[in-house]
Amino acid sequence: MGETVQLRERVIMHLDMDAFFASVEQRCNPRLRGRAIAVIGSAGRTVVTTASYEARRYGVKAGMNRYEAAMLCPRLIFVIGNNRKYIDTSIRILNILKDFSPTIEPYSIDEEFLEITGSELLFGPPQDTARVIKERIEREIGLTCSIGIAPNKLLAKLATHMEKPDGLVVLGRDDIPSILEKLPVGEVWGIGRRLTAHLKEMGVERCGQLGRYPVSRLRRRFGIVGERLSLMGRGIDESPVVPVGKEATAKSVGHSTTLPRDVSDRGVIRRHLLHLSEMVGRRARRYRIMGKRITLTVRYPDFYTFTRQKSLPLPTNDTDAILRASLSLLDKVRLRESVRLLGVSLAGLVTEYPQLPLFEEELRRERLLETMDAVNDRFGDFTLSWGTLLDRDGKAGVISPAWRPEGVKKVEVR
DNA sequence: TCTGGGGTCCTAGGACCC
DNA sequence: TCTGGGGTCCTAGGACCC
Repeated sequence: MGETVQLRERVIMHLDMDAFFASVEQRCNPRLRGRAIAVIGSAGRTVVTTASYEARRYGVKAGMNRYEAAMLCPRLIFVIGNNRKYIDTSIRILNILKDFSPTIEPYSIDEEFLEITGSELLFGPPQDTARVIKERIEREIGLTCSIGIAPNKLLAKLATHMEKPDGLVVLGRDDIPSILEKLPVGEVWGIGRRLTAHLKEMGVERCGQLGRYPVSRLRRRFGIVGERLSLMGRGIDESPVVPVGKEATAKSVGHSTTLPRDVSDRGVIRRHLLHLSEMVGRRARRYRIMGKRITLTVRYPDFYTFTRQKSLPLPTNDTDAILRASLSLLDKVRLRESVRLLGVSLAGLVTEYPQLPLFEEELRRERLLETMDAVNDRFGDFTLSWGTLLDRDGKAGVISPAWRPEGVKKVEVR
C-alpha cells in the first residue's frame, strides 16, 4: 500500500467562520445584530478578540486595546467573550462537517481543513459540496463561513481569505501561477511581519519573486525556513490533513496572565505564581501527563519579556513541585522593575505512568490532589484552594472570579 | 489607567560524554 | 605544540499561528 502512486491531485477544503466570536454573540442576542461589536476578555487589561464586520468598517481589529477601538468607533459595543459558547458551537460545526469527510483537521476553534479528494462520487464537484456545507451551517447554526478549495492546505487557506465574508473560492492548477505572481508575500500562511520585512530588504515583495529567488540564497539567509519560503512562493505544500485522533501529542502546557496592575511586591508575585502553578498542575493531572521542564515567563511594563527555565530530575504534575521550581527561577531574577505578566509552563511531557507511591507522605499528597481536582472539576476553580491563596475573608484572593481557565485549544495526550 | 492567552518549531552556544 | 568530532541535553530567545 505504501507504494501506491498518487494518481489524483488532492482536493483540500479550508473553512473559516466569519468573525466567529462576534457572530456567535450576535446570533445569541438579536439586539447585537447589525451593530458594531467587539468581543473582549473579562480582565481589565484586555484586547479585542474579534470585531464584527460592522465594527471592522471603522478599522476595529483583533488585537487592539479597547480604548483604541472605542476611539475608532464611538458606538462600539463591547461584549465579554464566553468560551463555552464558542466551544459548543465549534463542536456542532464539526458534527456537520463529519457528514462530508472522514478526514477533518480542526485547525483552531473556527477553522477546519477537510480532505475531500475523491468525494465527487458522493457529493458532486467540490464547489457543490462547499455550497451544501455553507447552507447547512447557516441553517442549523445560524452563522456564515468562508470556504477555499485548492490542491493543498496552503493554497486552500489562501483561497478562503480571497473572499470574505460568506465566500467560496475554488483554485485550480491553472489559476495558481497568476495569483501567486501578484500576491504580497505577507499574505501567505507562515510569512509574518518580520519575514515580510526581511524579504522586502532583499527586494522580494510578491510570491512570484519569492518562488524564482535562488533557494541557496534563501537558505543562507533564513536557514531551514528559507527552503520552506521558496516552496511557499511556488504554492507547494505537501502537508497532510491530520484528522482528530492522529494529532501529535502536546509538547507543553502553560498558563500566563497579565496582572490587573503592575506588581513589584514579591509576595503578590508569589501568590500569582501559586495560582498559575495550580492551573498548570491541574490541567496536567487531568490529562495524566507529567513534565520535567518548567518555564517562568516575566513581562515588564515596557513589554520586554523574558523566560527562565529549569529541568527537574523527574517529571511531575504536582502543583507544589511546579510552584517551587517557579519560585526558584524567580529568585534567580533580579527584577529591574515591576511586573506586568507572569507565566508558568510545563514541557518535556511524558504520559503519567502508573506507579505505587513509595512513601506514605506521597500517597497522602496524591489523595489530597485528587480530591481537590475532583471538587474543582465539579464546582469550578478554587472552590477548594491552597491556604496561601486565601485572603482574610476566606475567599480566593488575587484572581478575579471571572477567571476562565478553559483554553480554546484542548490538550489531548495519549 | 495602551497593547490577551495558548501554543509550535527553529536556532545557537555551552556543558558534558564517548 | 595548536588541539577531533559526533551526539545529546540544557537554556534563552525569536518567529509564527489562531
